[in-house]
Amino acid sequence: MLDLNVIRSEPEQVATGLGRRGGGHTLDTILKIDENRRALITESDELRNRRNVVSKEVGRLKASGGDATAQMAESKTIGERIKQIEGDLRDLDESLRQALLMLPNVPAEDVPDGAGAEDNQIVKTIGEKPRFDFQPLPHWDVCEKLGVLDMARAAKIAGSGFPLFVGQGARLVRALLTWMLDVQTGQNGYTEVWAPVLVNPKTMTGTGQLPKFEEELYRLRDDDLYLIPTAEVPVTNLYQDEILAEADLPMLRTAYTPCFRREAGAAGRDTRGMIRVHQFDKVEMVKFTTPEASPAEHESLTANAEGLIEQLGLPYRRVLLCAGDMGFSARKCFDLEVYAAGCDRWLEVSSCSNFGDFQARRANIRYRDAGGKVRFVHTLNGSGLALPRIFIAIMENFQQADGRVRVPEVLRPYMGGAEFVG
RNA sequence: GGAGAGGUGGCUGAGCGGUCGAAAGCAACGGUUUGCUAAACCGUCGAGUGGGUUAUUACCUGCUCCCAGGGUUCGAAUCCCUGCCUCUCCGCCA
Repeated sequence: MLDLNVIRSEPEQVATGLGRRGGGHTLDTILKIDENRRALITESDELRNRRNVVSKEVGRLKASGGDATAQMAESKTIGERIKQIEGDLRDLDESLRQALLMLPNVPAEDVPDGAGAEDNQIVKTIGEKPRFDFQPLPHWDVCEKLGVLDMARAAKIAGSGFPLFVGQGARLVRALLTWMLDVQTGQNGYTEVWAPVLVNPKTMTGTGQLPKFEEELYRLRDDDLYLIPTAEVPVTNLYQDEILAEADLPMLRTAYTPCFRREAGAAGRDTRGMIRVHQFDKVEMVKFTTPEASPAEHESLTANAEGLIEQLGLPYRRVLLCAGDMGFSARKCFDLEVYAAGCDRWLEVSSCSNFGDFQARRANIRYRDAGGKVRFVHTLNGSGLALPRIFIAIMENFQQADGRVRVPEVLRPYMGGAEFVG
């Protein structure tokens, strides 16, 4: 959510920033509602003030045995007018809130212009693409031969787009998740949390999934709950409506959760294999920082994710998203893409975002600074890392001529010492 | 799911329908004392929002907020209703 005061005081700058995203956002409605709203507030405040004065007079008169009939009548009349104005004000507040909730974040200044993925900037490319003396297979073939993935049976019990790992495949999933959590907590300073994967609408609104992206979410039929699309949602909202101490910042949290996405707008894309699925596993990093520290924390969070990819020995590149390609809540975002040799594609395995105070305003997460002033925190998050695609990259890049797949060394202790899958 | 109790400021915890944004204590912050630390003493100390002055920093003033939403009343933290959450007991259950 953007700061209404900023929208009011410098609407041109805000409009320009939003314009860089495309999509034609307008502030006119908001500014108009805001003006009406403030006029009504002034009026009702004056009425309330009068009523308070009159009511106190009633108390005084009654205490001294006087006649308060006239004052009681006036107060009652005022009360009725206040009730009318309050009704209007409630409507205005609600429409203002809804309008503000639909506005995306303003891109940071160092985010490049651009309309879509083609305008993103590749910041750096690390590692070499693997060389093969045979034709590398796509992961669906590698996995089928090894019997570690069973999409057909998953489709039978759930539907298309749900991976089912078997045997060494399931073990590799568990190894990756455990190893990543161990690195985040042991080397990178994050505190692990194990969170609910069903959350309420307020929580979904706090991080920006609602109200605009409801069709992307799975919702329960009989309860007012949604399945989370990412651990960002429960973990960021852990501190909604709280005032944190500056001494506790930055707060670093990491969590493994399954993630659930309807992929409503992506039907027909990436249908083969498990590049795009409805349920997947991910370790997420979340940070709460001061505004001053957030750019540096964004960099180190991204470096944390990169470190994991490097330790796995996978080639990857860092991409700075342009204004038109960024997610709704982000003000700056790096995507990390791993190269997968079998399908010869760069796969997004991490999205590291700085949200500024956008989510903090929605979720009302604040901190008290050294001077005692209450301010909104900055929130950040990034995957560290997202599973099916990392699994894919391992299967495709480390496949051998004999069909087996070499296990990255860091994972071997988690795989019972196995050097190969298969 | 059934029965009961309760939800007040960063925390603990008072609070007769008007004089309560709210006692007290703790914590925090500033100061005095002190070689340093501790202790003691003094002071400050919730948030949001409208308006005004000044406009970096702040100050003055109105209004709102004692879980949330309704209601009663001239007037609600205080009374009534509904919901949510927490705790205790019972039932069921991984």
